[in-house]
Amino acid sequence: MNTGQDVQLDDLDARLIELLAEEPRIGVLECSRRLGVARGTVQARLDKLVDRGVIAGFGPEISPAAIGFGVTSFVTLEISQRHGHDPVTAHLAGIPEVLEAHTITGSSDLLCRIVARSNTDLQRVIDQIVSSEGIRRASTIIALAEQIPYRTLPLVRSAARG
Amino acid sequence: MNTGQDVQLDDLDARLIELLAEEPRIGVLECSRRLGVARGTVQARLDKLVDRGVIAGFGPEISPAAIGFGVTSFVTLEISQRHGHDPVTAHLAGIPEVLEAHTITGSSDLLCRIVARSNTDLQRVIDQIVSSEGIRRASTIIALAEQIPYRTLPLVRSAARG
DNA sequence: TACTGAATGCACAACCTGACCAGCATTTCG
DNA sequence: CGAAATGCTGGTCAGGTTGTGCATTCAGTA
Repeated sequence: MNTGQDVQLDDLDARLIELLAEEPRIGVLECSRRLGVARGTVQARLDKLVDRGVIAGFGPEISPAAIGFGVTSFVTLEISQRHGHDPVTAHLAGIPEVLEAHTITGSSDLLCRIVARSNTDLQRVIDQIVSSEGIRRASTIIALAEQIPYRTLPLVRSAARG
Repeated sequence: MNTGQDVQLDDLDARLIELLAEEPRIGVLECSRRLGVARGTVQARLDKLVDRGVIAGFGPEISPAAIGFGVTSFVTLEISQRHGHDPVTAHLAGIPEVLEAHTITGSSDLLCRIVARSNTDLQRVIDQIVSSEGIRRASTIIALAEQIPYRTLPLVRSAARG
């Protein structure tokens, strides 16, 4: 994958991404028909988007809620400076319910998104998280409802316009 | 899509999801070869997973960083109770840089993930966010590094084992 | 025992993919 | 200005894949 800063999306790129986002199962040929361009063009554009890293992949999007993990929560962690982030990150990586983790600015050091089967189950997961040596303090926030589900299309559109 | 609580994943489901996550471009036929089962079986399982909502889709995953939005930040918002969430959510939905938003427990009301082209650009986005009537206060946290990128495979594996 | 759901193996036509190619317009640059 | 590079078009080709239907087997269950 090219890591260069070739960050220009044009209108066709944006429409292609949109089309794929809306109907992922359609192939290159169908895309070319819908977009009104030659198949080779779609193929070339797609290859380039993947190559530039704009499209990171086409993996299946799993819904944690659908497999029983209906509770989402954000946990901020304070790390004992003595040991650094790495052991804590490794510990977190070993917990399946930790879906992502970022180091952050502010009074805490790490922000992670975790899921659980229920509020009771959430306690179990948090206990597991704080069982790491390096964690001094954890602060839990529960996500009540998803007002805006994760999306990138509007961003793509605005990037293509600019 | 079936919304029932048919949340049982067996080993084959998990291996299928894993396989698709690792090599998304392979087809049903190739999956059946790799998993050592009949093609119809893979097809049926896949259909069921999609139907149950376990697999939400196969859309292209866009990397905001690759299209120039290299700064990620989490913003918590306090909402003026008088107006409620809805106008604020609508306002946020109109800002492309807002990738997701959740209502949350705790002293704030909304947590959203936003991206920007730079720290300077982040200011512009935040200004845009707080320009809404209903927002009383915004608190911004910048994500410095992604320690654990968003993932669901470990969860799938653990769900299948349990 | 009979029924049901699930997996298998097989076959078919229709379709799509990746790989080519020549032609043409636009842009870049010596 | 002319040459080279680039990108899009429209076409061909062989081979693989998909969607579908069907008969069969097997395990669990009423």
